[in-house]
Amino acid sequence: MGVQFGDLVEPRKISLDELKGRAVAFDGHNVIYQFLAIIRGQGGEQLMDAQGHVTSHLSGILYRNSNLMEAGVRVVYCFDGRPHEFKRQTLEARHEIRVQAKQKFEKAVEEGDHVAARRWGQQSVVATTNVIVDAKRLLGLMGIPVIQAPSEGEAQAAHMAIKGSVWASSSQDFDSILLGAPRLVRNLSISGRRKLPKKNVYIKVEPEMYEYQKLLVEVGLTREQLIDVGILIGTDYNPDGVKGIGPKTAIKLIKKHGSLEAVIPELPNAEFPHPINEIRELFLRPQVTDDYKLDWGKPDTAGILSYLCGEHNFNREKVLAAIDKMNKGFSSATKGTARLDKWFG
DNA sequence: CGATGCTA
DNA sequence: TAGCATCGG
Repeated sequence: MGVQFGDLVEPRKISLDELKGRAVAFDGHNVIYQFLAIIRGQGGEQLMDAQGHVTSHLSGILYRNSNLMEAGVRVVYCFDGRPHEFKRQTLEARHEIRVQAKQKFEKAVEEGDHVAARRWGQQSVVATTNVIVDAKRLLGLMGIPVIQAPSEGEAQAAHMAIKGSVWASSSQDFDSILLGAPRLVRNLSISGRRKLPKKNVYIKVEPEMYEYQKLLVEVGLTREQLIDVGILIGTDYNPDGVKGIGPKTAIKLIKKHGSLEAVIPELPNAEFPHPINEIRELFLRPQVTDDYKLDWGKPDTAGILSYLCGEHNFNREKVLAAIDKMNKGFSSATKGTARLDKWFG
C-alpha cells in the first residue's frame, strides 16, 4: 500500500509526449499487483491459459508497455528483493486480508455472483513467485531492462532517479517522494479509465507528476520532516500510524514542533512498532544497488510469440500488433545516435 | 487494463 | 467516429 498522502498538493498533468525519449523506472510489484487485481473476465476470474496459469499480468505488461514504447518512453522495471524485517507486520496483515477475501471470492464464484466475485477477487490477489518470473521473462523478451532490487523495488527506482539513470520513477503511492526521487509519475497508463470502488462508474485518470523539490517547497517541509509526516500517517513499516492523525494534522504537528520526536509528547497514545529513527533511516538510506545497467534491446519477436501464443494461448494477431508498436519505439529510439546519451548513462 | 466490436 | 459494452486468456 505504501504512504498515502491523498491530495496534499496539486499534481501536474503530464502527457505521454513529454516522456518521449525519457527513462521511467516502474515499481514492478506495484504494476503487476494492479494488473492481477483489475484484468478479469466477466465472471470476475483472472485471465488464464489452457493449463489454468494466470495471464492477467502478461496481458497488462504486453499492451501497456508496447504503448509506452511506441510513444518513445524508455521503460525500466525494478523488482522487489527481500523485504525489510520491519515490513513483516504489514505483510502478515495483507496475507490475512487475502486469505479471507479468497474464501469470499470462491463462494461468490460458486454462487455465480459476478459482482462480488470481482470485488473479492481484487482483494485476494497474490503475486506468486511464478507470476513474478513470468513478468520478468516477458519484459526481457520485450527488450525492457529488469533490475533486481536488493530490497524494495520502489527504493531502487527512486535511487536510480536520484542518480539520473532514469528521469522519473513511477508508482501509485508516494513512497518515492519520501525516498527522494526527484520526480514521481502516477497513473502512467494509456486508457486512463478507472473504476470507482463499489460503483459501476468509470472516471478519467490522466498521468500526473509530482516533483520532489516543488512538493517540499509547497508543503513547507524538509525531506526528513515529510518522512516524519509519513510515519505519523502510517508507512509499510508502521502501518497503523497514529490513530486519528491524517495528512493535514500530521503536517500541522510537524511544522509546529519540527520533528517527530518533538511531536510525540503531544500524542500520549502514539505507539510505534519500531524505533522511529530506524523507520526514518529506511527512507533516507534504503538498501539499493548500483550494480545495474540499462540496455534497451530489440524486441524478440519469435520469443514473444512462442512464449505468449505457444505457452499461454494469446491471440497471435494481437500479439503481433503489440510487437509492431514495440518495434516502432525501438527504431525511433535508435535513430539519431547523437541523442543516445539521453537514454544511456 | 487495454483492445475491439457495436451503435447511433 | 465518439462513446459505451464486452472480450481477452
